[in-house]
Amino acid sequence: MTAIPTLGRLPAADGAIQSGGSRERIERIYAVLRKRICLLDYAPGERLREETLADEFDVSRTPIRRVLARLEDEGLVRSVHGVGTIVTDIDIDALEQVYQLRVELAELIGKLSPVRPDAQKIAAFQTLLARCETLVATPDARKFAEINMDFFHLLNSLTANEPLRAISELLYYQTTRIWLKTASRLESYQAVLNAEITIFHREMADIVAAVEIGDLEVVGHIRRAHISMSFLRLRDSAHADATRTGDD
Amino acid sequence: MTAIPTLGRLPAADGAIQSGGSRERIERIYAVLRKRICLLDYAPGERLREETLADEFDVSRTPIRRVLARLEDEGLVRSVHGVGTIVTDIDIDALEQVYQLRVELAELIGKLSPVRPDAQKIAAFQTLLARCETLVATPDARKFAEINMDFFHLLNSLTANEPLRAISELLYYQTTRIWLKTASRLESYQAVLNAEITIFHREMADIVAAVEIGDLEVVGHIRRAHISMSFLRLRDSAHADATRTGDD
DNA sequence: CTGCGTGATGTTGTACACAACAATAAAATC
DNA sequence: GATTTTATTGTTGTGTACAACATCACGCAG
Repeated sequence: MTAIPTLGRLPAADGAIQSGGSRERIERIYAVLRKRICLLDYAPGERLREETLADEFDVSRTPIRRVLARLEDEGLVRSVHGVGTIVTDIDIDALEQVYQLRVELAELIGKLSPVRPDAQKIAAFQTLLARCETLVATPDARKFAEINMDFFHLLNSLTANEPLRAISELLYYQTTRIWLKTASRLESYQAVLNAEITIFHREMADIVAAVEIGDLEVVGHIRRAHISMSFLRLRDSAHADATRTGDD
Repeated sequence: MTAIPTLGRLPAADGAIQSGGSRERIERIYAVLRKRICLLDYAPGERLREETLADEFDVSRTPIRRVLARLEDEGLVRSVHGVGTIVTDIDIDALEQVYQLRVELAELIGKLSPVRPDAQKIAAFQTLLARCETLVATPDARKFAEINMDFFHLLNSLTANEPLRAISELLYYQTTRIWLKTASRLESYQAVLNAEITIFHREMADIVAAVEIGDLEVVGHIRRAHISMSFLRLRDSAHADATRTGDD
């Protein structure tokens, strides 16, 4: 079903997840599952069995259900009695509203309680930019998604407004899967991937430059523009592909 | 502890909550508990026993825990192992960031997918305005909070952007308790209540007028201004009161 | 009288058995 | 042979017993 090459074994599961209190454990399981969903390790429509997950993480169904309940409240899965817990399917049109909101929030990060980036943070941006440059050399969809995710978290840390951070994160995780899913269906998959990585690299360079001089408002403006354009490109290519293959 | 006069029996519990599927039942319990928290039926710091709630709603602890988990994720309660589920305490300073965000989102409701109000919706606004006028005549803190809540939901229905609605609601329920809590501690409780109701009535009249001519951008601007000013008034009176009684 | 340890009590977290429900396949009936 | 009915299997939702943990009271030594 998925054109994304995934490996048989999923990363970071029952290894060193035991330590810490019960809250930390649940938080870690939550983070792992959310990441898997967003990187399409779990494809939209896939059924997640609670007991399978319980076995993998070496707990009972109870804490797993706690995690799945949160993922359901956040719109990433949907549990159906007697059937299973299904990873929600998504399409670009349904996510348009989320994108519109993300565009606005991106600008707010530079306005509401911006934190002046210190040397360490700037270094983190530069490191990420370097990773992105190796990505341009050897394009890979999954690596692209991962760098994109790290980049988001780094940007999100530029505001001290906690609720804004939380909400931006929520919306990010609702939308980020759509790129991998849509792109993987395209005929011109490799070409689109290369083009998108190039554009992303340019955006990142621009933003890192703005971060270096400490102008977070500019960062907000750049991000706003890029999120908006990224959505439009995605929608266009998705619709073009849909009409080519015979609509719906 | 609370200066708000509450009655012995809490409304809307085990009566007609049985009907519907399991999801609807959980949703209803959630709504009831959330409302109780926001109207200070459960005061900040109060301990909610899972088994007590389970008895009241005539279910086991399991679905109650499902609801409490969501309330915890939304920041209204916090479960502590071996202690209890405690209604989160709040103070005006901690909520400043939430208010800043709400101010921005209020404006977005008029911008993102605004829905032209039909006759029925306008009528709902006018009905609410009438309720507010009776409130001016006979001030009552709890009724004020309830009308405020209804007003919020009505305003929130003016955008078709679902994620924006959900997030606005989330932030609203995080902040709305602070007014009742702060006001109830004030020396000049009655005077502040009367003044606040008068201001609220004026805001409502302005907004209803803007709704009637269908200008949702203006609605957004008015709300933005009022949320902002309301917060400032609250913070000032809270701090003035704190210094008067000896800081802390 | 104070400080510390220890047991009793109460509450949430976990695990597990079972009920409710959905889907599929098999079988019976027309 | 097609269709309806029924049985079987698989999954989530619920209830409940028990474990883990925190708190408080009580006793006891200093």
